[in-house]
Amino acid sequence: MNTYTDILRKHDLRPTRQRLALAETLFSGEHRHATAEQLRGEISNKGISMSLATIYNTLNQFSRVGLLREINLDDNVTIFDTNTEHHHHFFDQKSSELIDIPDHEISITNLPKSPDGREIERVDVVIRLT
Amino acid sequence: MNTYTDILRKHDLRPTRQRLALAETLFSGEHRHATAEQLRGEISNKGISMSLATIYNTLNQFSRVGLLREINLDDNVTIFDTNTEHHHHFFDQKSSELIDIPDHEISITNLPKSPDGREIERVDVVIRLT
DNA sequence: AAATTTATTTATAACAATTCTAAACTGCTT
DNA sequence: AAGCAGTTTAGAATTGTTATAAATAAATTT
Repeated sequence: MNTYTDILRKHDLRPTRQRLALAETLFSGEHRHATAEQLRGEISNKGISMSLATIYNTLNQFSRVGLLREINLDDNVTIFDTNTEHHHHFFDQKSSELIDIPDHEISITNLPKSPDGREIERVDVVIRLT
Repeated sequence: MNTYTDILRKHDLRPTRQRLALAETLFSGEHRHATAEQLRGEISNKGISMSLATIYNTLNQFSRVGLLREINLDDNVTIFDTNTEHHHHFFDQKSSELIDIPDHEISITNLPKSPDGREIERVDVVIRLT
């Protein structure tokens, strides 16, 4: 039943009211993209009090343990993505909307050799829409 | 001779000392990537005085007229790229170094259809190095 | 279940990158 | 040279995010 508690415990994070609220907000539906400010609004609407500092702390912790992935695009605002699998994005530059593209829907051929034989961690594709 | 003056005039920008200094700093060598702060340092080293506000103003103007392209990556810092042709990047996450990859060195197959038939402006690939 | 330890949260300050503002200045046109 | 529009400037303001240090809550020990 208490799934989020388990998930948090698994990552050595105490299941506090705040962390549970954020986990519930982020993970109870479909995959989603959100900024710290957006999440603050949603959580506050639920009647739960959670300071912005804690939201940032928690988002960073979630990212660190692999529950979230951070994305930075034009706005110099960090977007947190609940989809941590390797995938790509459409980015609507008008609305700033992000849409996931599963990894297998794009194939890149002719990947150039990385300089100095440095190791490739991953390849990110952003398709910009007008 | 006075090439930068001409380029600026062509874009309805008066060739002021400051704009010429920045143009010269950015465009006299190979293509390059730089932040506002980096450019401030370089220009100040040349003995030219130019306020940070003007550097930002000018970089934004240059971007607007297509002399520069803006890039945002992990650091929430804007990087200005003198290469405005369509191309991609290696990004060394340790050093924050950016390396250009010419467009033709990467081919993407199976580009997914864009949602609602929205128009694709461009496709950006970032290869992240560890 | 109280006491103690340790982790977490909070408000607030600090910080960094960038933009805004209104006054001073410069370059162009006459 | 004078006047005007465009540009630069210092400094304040804004925005997103992180640091601090005290207060609180959760886990552990008794």
